[in-house]
Amino acid sequence: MSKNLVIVESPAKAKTIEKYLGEGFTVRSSYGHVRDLPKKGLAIDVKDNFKPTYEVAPDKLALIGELSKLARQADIIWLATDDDREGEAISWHLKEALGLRESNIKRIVFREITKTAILKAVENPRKIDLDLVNAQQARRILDRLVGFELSPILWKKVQAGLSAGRVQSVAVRLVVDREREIENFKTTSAFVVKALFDLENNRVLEAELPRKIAIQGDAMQFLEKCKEAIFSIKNLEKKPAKRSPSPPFTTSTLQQQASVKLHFSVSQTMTLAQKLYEAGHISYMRTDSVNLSQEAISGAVNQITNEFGKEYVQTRQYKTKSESAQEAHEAIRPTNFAVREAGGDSGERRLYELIWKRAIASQMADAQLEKTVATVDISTTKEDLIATGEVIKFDGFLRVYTETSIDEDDEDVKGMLPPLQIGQILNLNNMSATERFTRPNARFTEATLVKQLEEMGIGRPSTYAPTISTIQKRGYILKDAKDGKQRQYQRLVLRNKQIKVETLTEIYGAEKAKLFPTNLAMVTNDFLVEHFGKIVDYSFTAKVEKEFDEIAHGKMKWEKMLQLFYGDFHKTVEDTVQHGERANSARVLGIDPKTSKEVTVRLGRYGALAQIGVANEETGETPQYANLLKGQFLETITLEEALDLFKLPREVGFYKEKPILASIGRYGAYLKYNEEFISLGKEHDPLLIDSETAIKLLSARDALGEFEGKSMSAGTGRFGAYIKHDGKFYSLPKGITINDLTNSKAIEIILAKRKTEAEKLIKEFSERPEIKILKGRWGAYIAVGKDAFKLPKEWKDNPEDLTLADCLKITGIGDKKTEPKTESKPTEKKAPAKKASTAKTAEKKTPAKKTTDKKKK
DNA sequence: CAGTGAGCGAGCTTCCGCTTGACTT
Repeated sequence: MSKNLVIVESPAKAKTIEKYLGEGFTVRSSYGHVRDLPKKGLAIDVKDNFKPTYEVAPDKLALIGELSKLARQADIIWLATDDDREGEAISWHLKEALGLRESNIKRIVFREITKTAILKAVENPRKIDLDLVNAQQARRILDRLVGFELSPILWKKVQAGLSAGRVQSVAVRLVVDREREIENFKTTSAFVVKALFDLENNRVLEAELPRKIAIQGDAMQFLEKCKEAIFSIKNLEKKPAKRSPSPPFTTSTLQQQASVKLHFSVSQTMTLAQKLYEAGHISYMRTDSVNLSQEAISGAVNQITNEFGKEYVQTRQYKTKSESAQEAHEAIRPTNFAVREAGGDSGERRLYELIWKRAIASQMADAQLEKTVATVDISTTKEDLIATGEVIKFDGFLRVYTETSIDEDDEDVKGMLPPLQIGQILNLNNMSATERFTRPNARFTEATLVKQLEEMGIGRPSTYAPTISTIQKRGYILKDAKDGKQRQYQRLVLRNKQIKVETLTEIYGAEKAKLFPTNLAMVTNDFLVEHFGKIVDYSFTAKVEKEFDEIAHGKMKWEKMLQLFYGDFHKTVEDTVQHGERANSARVLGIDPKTSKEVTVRLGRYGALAQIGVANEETGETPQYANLLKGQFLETITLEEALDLFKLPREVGFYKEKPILASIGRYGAYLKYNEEFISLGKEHDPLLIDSETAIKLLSARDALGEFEGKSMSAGTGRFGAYIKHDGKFYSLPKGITINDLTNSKAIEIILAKRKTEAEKLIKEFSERPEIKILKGRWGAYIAVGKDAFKLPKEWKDNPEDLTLADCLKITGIGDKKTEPKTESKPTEKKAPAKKASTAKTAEKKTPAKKTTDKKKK
């Protein structure tokens, strides 16, 4: 029998494929790229036709050693890396790094991990496509040149340690541009007219004027006209409509829906998906394809038929809309549609459910709707009111999945209209004209930024999450919340033939988990736009991608492409280094009336600052500094706002003969008393808070007294009100404020939290009955079957704080160990059988602390 | 967590795209 070595990119894939190929085939994984440009230095000889110097990364040396040993023993080496540009390059690098001969390598590709696809691939081997490899090299080299020539300019002209690149700089630019768009947005308002009619049996009909009225006077006039009007149903129209499901998930749509439905960050989503993938529950999670394999589709059909019935089946083949998609994989889907629940923890389980629903829905019938439009005649005007309703006649895919819009403009859900007849006279309850305001585009969330990047063809499924982290890590972007502001609006109400004008207030513009640019981002972005407009242009990637495609199709030489790009680019780099001014962020705001000195703002080493006066060696004068607050921008801060910053820290008053200071730190406003910090939360302004309120806050803390020999304190932190005891934080339950706290109430809260935490642990541990925490002569240890594992120092005396995750880490038994030969089904069966033993484990777990206490006695 | 903000001027920082790592007692 001949010996075959197959190399794929991912170890999880290797396992599955080995099963399909059977004897004579050894399947190994390259774990992604095996060779690359070295981490440090340019490693590109620009003068010698951009000749790159590649190296095997230090942590890949052992792998390459093992693979070449296996390659020597094999007759044929099958290079089965992904069917895209990067995959082709990985095959080529493998060939080079392993020193393989052309004669015994075969390049095979498949876009789905199914037995048929793999076997078919093996029957149709080809050679490595060097044009495609060259396209990848051009991509790699261009990115290195851009990144490693631009970043050092930023170190010189803006700030050390910064970075720039084809992808990240555009991501930052999007956020900066959006912020300015919001800042410059001119809000306008108009009046929306709605009428509410009373019908029989306590039913109501709501109808709306199809146009908005710009001016309040006109709105008033309209209502005046309606005072004496007779309202009647002029027309009724019923129209069938349908709604179709979305395609199954790609990486970016998964990130978007997990963000809006489950509130996961993009990196959280990817970590959880990775776990599901490694456990064999879902197909590959880094993909830009919406395609499903035939086998997957028939799996879905079976499941839909069994669970919902034949009439719910409607298979579809989706096509990608994105030009940049390379579609080397399937869409994200469950590996087995019959498995309704999967995943180790609640996050994984919820993500799996989402993936299952979306994939299954994609093969389900359209929902059939009936839309009703009722036209309401107003006898005194030529205009009509419109009432619309919607009834679901057949739910179809809506039975399992409804897409949530990731934009905030949540359209109101339409219900059914009450029974109506043409000519029916309606009885007006009231008609209102309410002032509504236009809104600027919302700030990006992580997920909407990914969506935007994908639409522009910038970045790849494997880089969306890392890019989002990079721009935050570099200090360009902050993920933050913003409080809403209050504003007043007018409302005219016609009721009982009388019109009343009301002035109401609303909160608007509150945001959560949104991306805000920092001052650093604005300064850096403006610098890049000024000097390297072409590179940070939104269409730059699309432009170079076209050229990479030409290289891939053999229509252009990669060296030529780089030559054309680099000549121009490098000249600009040199020019900027020599003649470009340092990025100057300073702005003069005016004169401080107190000192008559100039007030300026600029970007300092640690962020944006305001400054009064300048350093003067002769007079020995030093300027005063103050940080700008979160959300204050160099380009928009006013003199008054800047001067306010210098009023802090400020002495608010005295408590027990010691001063209370109020100020603002990186994380918000706080009181400082006796070297201790008390967060003020959102309801108190450090500039305004009075002595009485501050003392009240302090004495509320004192009043808590002690518990278990340690004092308790309370405060309001970033995440709400809390009790602090023995270094731990306990958040207050809803409805209880700091002022309600007494000693016994606080103890009650602490005990309640301990109890729920213990219960959580018991639940976790009950799923792994083989893991127990026991007390030995020398302290606690973890027992797994007959094996014992020592605990690190910090746990030895309080093993009750150990979580299951800690145990798995310490013992090294990951989830992998439980499934060596089993498939997904047996694990499900096991669960109920375990229950008998769980109670005991649970008991052992909670009283662990008490056992220690007894022993001590 | 809660402040800092110059300067000796060494030696350092950085890209995008593939993939999963895991030092102890």
